[in-house]
Amino acid sequence: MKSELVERLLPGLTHDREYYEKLYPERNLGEKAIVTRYAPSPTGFVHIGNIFQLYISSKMARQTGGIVFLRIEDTDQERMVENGISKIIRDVESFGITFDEGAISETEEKGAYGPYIQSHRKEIYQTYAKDLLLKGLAYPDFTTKEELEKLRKEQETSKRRIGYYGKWARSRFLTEEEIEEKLDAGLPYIIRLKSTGDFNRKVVVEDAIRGKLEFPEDDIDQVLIKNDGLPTYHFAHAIDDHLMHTTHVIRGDEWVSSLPVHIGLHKALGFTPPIYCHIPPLNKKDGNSIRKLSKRKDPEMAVSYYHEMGIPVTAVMLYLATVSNSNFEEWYLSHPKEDVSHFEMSFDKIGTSGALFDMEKLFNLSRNYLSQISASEMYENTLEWAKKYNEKFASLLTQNKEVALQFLNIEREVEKPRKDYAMYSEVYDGMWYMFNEEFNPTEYEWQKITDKEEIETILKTYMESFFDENDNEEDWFNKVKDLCDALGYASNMKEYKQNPENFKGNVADVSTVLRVAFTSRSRTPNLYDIMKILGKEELERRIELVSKS
RNA sequence: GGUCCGUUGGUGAAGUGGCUUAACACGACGCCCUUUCACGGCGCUAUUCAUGGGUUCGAAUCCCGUACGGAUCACCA
Repeated sequence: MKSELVERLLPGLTHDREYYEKLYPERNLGEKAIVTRYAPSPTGFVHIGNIFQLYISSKMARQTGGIVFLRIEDTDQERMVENGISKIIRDVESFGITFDEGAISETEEKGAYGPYIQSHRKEIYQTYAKDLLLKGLAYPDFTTKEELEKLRKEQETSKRRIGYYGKWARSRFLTEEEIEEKLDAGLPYIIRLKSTGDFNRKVVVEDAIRGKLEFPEDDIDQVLIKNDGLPTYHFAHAIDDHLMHTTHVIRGDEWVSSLPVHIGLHKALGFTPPIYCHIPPLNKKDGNSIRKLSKRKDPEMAVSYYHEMGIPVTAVMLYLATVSNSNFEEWYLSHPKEDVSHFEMSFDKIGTSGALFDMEKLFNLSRNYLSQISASEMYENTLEWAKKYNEKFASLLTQNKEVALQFLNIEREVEKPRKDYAMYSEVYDGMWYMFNEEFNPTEYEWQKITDKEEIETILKTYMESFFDENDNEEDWFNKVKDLCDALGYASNMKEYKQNPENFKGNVADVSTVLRVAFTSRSRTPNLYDIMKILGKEELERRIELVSKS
């Protein structure tokens, strides 16, 4: 097409494509360095699937001495959300993921391959479109949406393949004179690729995760530049990832079917395509069927869900790691002390069929993780969570810091620590009875011994004759046994099992009475430690509360 | 409808022609240990890899068909 016409189609461009090719030279990185990106639309919504993808991306980049950058794909101006970019960055950072380059706020960015916001790259896309126009590899199309719809119906009724291709792509055959006439008439237009693809030929793509993929070539004249002058996703992707020297495009597998389009575009532009890595979706069981996790139906899809529940970020990342690389868990179990970042991830260990998002497994990982951190870390994290989501608990924690720390430390710094909590939101329920001002139970979880008089006898006898604040754990328990002997309960479990009829009950039953009296709960961490923290005065007060109940 | 992908237990999965009457982890269940719970220990949870056929001395692993599930077919990304 002659340049005057092209100039009318895409006016005001000051550079040619060589200018941009030189502006963004090859990156000076190691041979194996992976350069990849996170490229969301600024709808402001990051979900757990995005975090999953990003985890893989940043892991692979960091592991190879490469780069991950954030590119904002805002070519659809209608879907924009206010402060969308900041929201994305905030959510991503809340999972500990950072970028080497790209947008850092609504208006700022860092890195030498920008702009990283697609709407700021309009001229670049148009320059490449112009080049294609000049070479006769693209053309303007004045077809209206209504006409397109009509075409689709026609193809449907005649059972043809649907799409703007071959002889159906009527605007392909417009002469330059006709184009000028339409331009004179002020008709709106878009720019389309003049595809050289042939549906009967095959394109073969080697996906780093899925292996060899084969498709018919794409012969559809894809839209390059939309009516508003901005590029379509496909066109922008080809140019951006070429200019930004992306080596690996890591994205959700809903994109695999556009692979022929992207390959075709790269070919038309004379680019070498990047390596594509399509990751499987995170699924959920819904009744009997399995479907992709949905942000409308599934609360666990939202990033905020994890923060509100107080599921530690580390646990979520651990879970995503186990889902992404099937050999991660084995590695993790055999390297308990090692930094998780030392694990070497590989694309070929990423599964191809979508995994069910397993909350139970996540909780298990989380319980393990929380059992391994120190009491003070646990305290700080819980407090931080409570400040945001449970203010009353936060002030209790602050006012009773020592008690909370001691309580959280029970059976913690030992070889096999307790696994009481999977999330910070569970901590209140596990420790409220340690706060004297909170302890005024309306319900006691009595177990075998429920008779009020018997309970009071046990408690009074214990406090009067056996309790000594200064006892160590062994003496303490021996005295509980003495109490049993004194009241007709078996202090020795074996004897009890042999002749249960000789006793009113056993030492476990008696211990449970003490436990429930002091905490109202039948399940707590080690009773001796709890009593030690509570102190004699408070224990006596609690016995009185039992009498009053 | 076209195109493409996938299918190993309740779940995540290992497995790429013989070492697999299918590893490991989570969950469920049972037993043991035990002052409760937890932890821990032991056991159980797929005679079989969606299904039918074929290749082979031999198949979860290779080939073909079928079923089921998923993705995609926009001037959205």
